[in-house]
Amino acid sequence: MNYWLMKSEPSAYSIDDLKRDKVTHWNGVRNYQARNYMRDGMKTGDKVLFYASNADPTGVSGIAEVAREAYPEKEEPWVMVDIRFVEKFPEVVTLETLKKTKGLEEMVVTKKGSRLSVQPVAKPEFDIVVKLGRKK
DNA sequence: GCCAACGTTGGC
DNA sequence: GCCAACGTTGGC
Repeated sequence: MNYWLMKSEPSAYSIDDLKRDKVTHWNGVRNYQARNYMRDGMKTGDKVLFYASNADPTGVSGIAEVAREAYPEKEEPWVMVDIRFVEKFPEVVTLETLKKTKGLEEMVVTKKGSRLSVQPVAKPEFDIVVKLGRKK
């Protein structure tokens, strides 16, 4: 079981959209590193932190899971996966919180200039973020 | 909306 | 293969 973080701008697709749709095609990734993680790393059932970028506030808004492993987009050489809604956090775990939480120092998303829209997350990091997200 | 940090493209 | 120009991402 692997853990991931995937970014989406809420104006384009939010956790509420995913909650409504239950499952969605995660298409439009146009970065090779991100594509490689989807193509080579993601397995059905892997858990995903759903991250709202360019938002107010920006941060992790919930959890999803991989419903279908990578398959080709119409446009070569890109691929997409299917993502299923798992839960929405009562409150967004903000980027600010992630940055100051012990144990998350190595998370890719907290590093300056990190634009990777699909990134791996270590299990301990995943667990810390989920705990923060479920806390009222 | 600004702009710094990245990634990609294309001329040479 | 270098690197300037350009396009995009994403925090603020």
